[in-house]
Amino acid sequence: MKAFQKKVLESLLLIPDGKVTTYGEIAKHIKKKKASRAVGNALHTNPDPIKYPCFKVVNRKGELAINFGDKNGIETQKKRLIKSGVKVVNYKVDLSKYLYKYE
DNA sequence: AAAGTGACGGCCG
DNA sequence: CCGGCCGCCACTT
Repeated sequence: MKAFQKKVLESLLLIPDGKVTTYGEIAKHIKKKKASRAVGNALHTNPDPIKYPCFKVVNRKGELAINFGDKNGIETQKKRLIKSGVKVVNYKVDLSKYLYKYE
């Protein structure tokens, strides 16, 4: 696994329950604020989606990762978010309430 | 090495 | 908030 990807995955573990984060926030966290796209790639090639809560990552608009894989994937993702305490409406979350920043 | 691709973001309207 | 346009980064071809 590439070092870059590892940083991204490690960042996922820092996200508390009831919160979500964006690709951009993660990118900033690893000192590469313009690598939001690369972050998406890292999650896409996530070696273990069970261990790493990639479902807590949404884009700037608050949408879930629709291209998670198959259609059932997003449903599962939505459920897990709700179970984590994040309200999901129309496959989107309220970033003003649930966005976690790596302060 | 160069060009293409994509779980994206900021800016403008 | 949504869509269009462009710029970024890592990875693949």
